[in-house]
Amino acid sequence: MLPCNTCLIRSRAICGALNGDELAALNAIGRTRVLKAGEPLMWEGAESLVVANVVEGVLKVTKSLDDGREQIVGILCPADFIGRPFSAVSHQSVVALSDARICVFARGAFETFSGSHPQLQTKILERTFSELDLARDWMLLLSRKSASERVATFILEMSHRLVDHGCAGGKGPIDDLRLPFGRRQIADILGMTIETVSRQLTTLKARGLIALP
Amino acid sequence: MLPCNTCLIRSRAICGALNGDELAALNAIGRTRVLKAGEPLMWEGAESLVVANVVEGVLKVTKSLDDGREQIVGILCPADFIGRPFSAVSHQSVVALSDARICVFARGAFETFSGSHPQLQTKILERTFSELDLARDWMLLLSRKSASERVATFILEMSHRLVDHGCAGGKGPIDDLRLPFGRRQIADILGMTIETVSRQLTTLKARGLIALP
DNA sequence: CGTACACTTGAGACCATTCAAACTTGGTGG
DNA sequence: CCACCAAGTTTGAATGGTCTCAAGTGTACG
Repeated sequence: MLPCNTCLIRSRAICGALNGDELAALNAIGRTRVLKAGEPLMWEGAESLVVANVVEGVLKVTKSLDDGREQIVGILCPADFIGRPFSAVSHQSVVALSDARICVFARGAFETFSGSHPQLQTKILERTFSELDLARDWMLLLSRKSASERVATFILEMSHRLVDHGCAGGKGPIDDLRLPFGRRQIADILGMTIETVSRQLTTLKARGLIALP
Repeated sequence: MLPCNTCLIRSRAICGALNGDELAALNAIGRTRVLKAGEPLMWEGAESLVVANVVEGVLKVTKSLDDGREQIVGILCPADFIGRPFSAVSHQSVVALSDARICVFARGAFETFSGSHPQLQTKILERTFSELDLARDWMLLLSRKSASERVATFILEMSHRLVDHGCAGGKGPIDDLRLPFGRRQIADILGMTIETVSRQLTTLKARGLIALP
């Protein structure tokens, strides 16, 4: 039996565009892979060999400067699409933040498959447009918002993204939000230092707006 | 005769994926429009009515905060694609920086057309991935680079983009680069103030690395 | 009990911003 | 031709927010 039949994120992922037969064909060129928290999947500058779907867990997409300065340019949740079709090299690294499970496909085989399945292409296109919107929202945050605005935006944004996708333990979006990020990751997402993140969180706590463990 | 037949950017634009008949069909649902420098094409938050191709000129894509802080999140050159299919509202504004000429299509009609022309979808997908890469590169700049690094990156990047596309008057990429940006725009692209941009350019001039008019 | 690691807190330095003024530039009309 | 103005740009001094560096606190785990 096709593993896709029991896949919880199928309807939201790009696979949702495919019928039973097509799904079987796609499945034939892919395989499941499990990642431990911290484990890398692709490296910035390395050959772009695979694309994938996130089934479970959270991953980060990062870009770095030669001297080590790093920025998280994307967060991948279940049902999100990983990778860069039509490009020989990957321009970013992808690393698991929590334990994760993904469906990987060889890039070449996937490109061929998607080339003959327009509905799939359309789904990928929609997703890519959404990612672009997210990236541009983030550009505005990175360039123009103050430290406190960044942290506030971060908390709001993450409670939407993660709670919706069920990858942030906790019952209500406001009552208890458990994120798979340490201070280092938050800092890399918001373009600040861990000290500044910590200070802002402390300030929010002091003002009674949030509680910390 | 189809205007497309004499279009200089056809091969690089998404239209390059279409043959003569298809081109005629696409042309039937579109029309040419001329924009003066400074003239807006779409507004952030307004209904997303049209998509378009840039034929000539340079446009900016911007996002703003309620209090007026603004960030340029994209620069559109000839052959670039404008607009956001599959979304009822536009999440950004588009304004002409120089006099420009574009091919506009009603969004709905264009979506229908592209839905039945997979090669066109593929072209749009490739373009959107490229835009995403650019946006993410810029995120790294906005979050981690210093003022002087930003200005240097800007000059290099623009000499690639604009000279290649022939929209920056001047003969050589290094000898004479005429950009359609004032200090205000540069500041909005780099996430800085006009004063800082000016100071950095003055410093570069003092070090003999660039000359200014 | 002690070490390791992540997080918090503090003091000082620095870079970019802010506010203000002087300086170009191009266009207009006397 | 020159005076004048508006808009854009450059320059200066002071301010302030974030970073840097350093020490402290807490918590998990052997």
